[in-house]
Amino acid sequence: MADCMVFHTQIASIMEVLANAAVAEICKLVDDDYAVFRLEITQSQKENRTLRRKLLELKVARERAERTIRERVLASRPSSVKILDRYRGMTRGEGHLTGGHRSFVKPTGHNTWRDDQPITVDEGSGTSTQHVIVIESAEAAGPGRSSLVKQERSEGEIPRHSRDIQTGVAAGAPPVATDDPTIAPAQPWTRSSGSSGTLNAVLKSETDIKTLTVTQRLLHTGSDNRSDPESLGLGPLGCPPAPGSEYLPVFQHSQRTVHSRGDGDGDTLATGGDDLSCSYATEMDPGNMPLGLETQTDLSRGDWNRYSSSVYSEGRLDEKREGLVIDEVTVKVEGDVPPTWNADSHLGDGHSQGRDFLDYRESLETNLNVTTHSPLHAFRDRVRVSTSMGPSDSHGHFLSNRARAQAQGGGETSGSSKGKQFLCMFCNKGFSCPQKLEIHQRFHTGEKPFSCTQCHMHFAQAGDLKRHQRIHTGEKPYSCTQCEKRFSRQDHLKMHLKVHTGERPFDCTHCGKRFSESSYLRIHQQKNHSTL
DNA sequence: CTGGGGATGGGGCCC
DNA sequence: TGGGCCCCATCCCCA
Repeated sequence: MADCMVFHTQIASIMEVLANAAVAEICKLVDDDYAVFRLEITQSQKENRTLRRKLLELKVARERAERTIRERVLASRPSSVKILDRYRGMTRGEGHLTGGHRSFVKPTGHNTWRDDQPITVDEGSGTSTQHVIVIESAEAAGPGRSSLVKQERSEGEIPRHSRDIQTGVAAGAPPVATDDPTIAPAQPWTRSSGSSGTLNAVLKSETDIKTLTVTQRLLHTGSDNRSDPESLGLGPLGCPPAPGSEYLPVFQHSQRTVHSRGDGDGDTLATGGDDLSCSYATEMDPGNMPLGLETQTDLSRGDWNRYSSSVYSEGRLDEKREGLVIDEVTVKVEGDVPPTWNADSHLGDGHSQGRDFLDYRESLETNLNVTTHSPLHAFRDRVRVSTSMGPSDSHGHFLSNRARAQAQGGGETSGSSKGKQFLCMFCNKGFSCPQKLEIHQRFHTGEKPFSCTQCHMHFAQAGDLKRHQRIHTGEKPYSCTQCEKRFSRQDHLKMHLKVHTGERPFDCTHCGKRFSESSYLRIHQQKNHSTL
């Protein structure tokens, strides 16, 4: 018995020793792996920094090359383009620009930029001077005309042309195109609005065009994700990003800045400041959305216009500048697909919608007089024509009276009442909350994030989808008390009740005939009194 | 047979 | 979210 106890004790001690040895071994392995991992991370960060430096060098070299090309082309440049170089008034406290090249449209109504102010922004290794060049054609140079603003930036040096502009140009000054070698000829970079009749010269460098192309491609491929109200990057307020493709990354960067837990040390993994995927993974997580709430006090307090201004002109941008395009991709790809999302069908429909939207955006870029001369009609017609096959498309009745009035500027007066601080950037109609604005703007953008799972229909509003799904379910909750007829919609029941009541409230003013529906009256008048 | 009108059903949009 | 209105398309009836 005693031998047995001793034996057990020895076994226990041996087991303990073995266990300790195993634990020590495991700990050693973990420590080793951790050290290796840390080493790899450090190396990766170093490589990352090296690549960024190379990228910056390439950018600078590219700008220099562009500048050289412009100077050469400018020598033979026609003098019909009026150039106004305006410096964007932005102090350091207002923010920093992000990205190597970014072009965007600044609505004329948001022109709060100041002239004669060079912008020097500290960006870590060096300084960069940003300047804004407003190119207007001579025909479109009048007040209130739209103009496309190109923002240029060169890093690591103050460009020569910047100094030139600084000394020679003020707002509204006469054309100085011939003096400025940096201004490219209007021809290669000009897009004019074909439909609006307003000739707006648009200056875009090749880099800008590439940026725009990438962004447009992202809108094409990612517009569906973008249209998802949850993954739109709407933020906790549901406030939509500016539908302008070029502005999206700006807004997102702004958000990302806030979500960064660190102080902006982009190379530190722990801060997440420069770790785009980490940052966006957090950002796109609905559970973490309240983080954004803290950060969007501007939006919660102000209206869309103010927000837009902050994006367009105040430059509330991220300091981090590398990997902008990657950033966009990250956002759009990682967005959660909504439950009702029908990816394949959206790839078709949403794509065309995105195209229409882009067309519209392009039109908007070159004709910003949307308030008084909205291209909405054309846009809406394109959308409807693309989806509707009815012969009545030729009638031009796509817009309801209300919508038509809003599209033609009525929305400004009817909608932007007191308390409606969120203004539609397309028709200037005001809304009391960003969610309503978001829904409304789908009318302009053609976004239809709500998809029917049983057919390929898409809807801009959840209620429309729900109403539509009664077609599939056969649900008819509204029954006529007179004839037991059942309807899926209450308004149809209401219409049906006129059969029993004989109510015909719509009279033809020409022949006195009465109709139960306004549309009957309208059709009647079209058929019988069309010459009147 | 044809065209006008009624009835119904569906989508768009706003409140 | 639901109600309500508008518009349109389609089918049917009837003169």
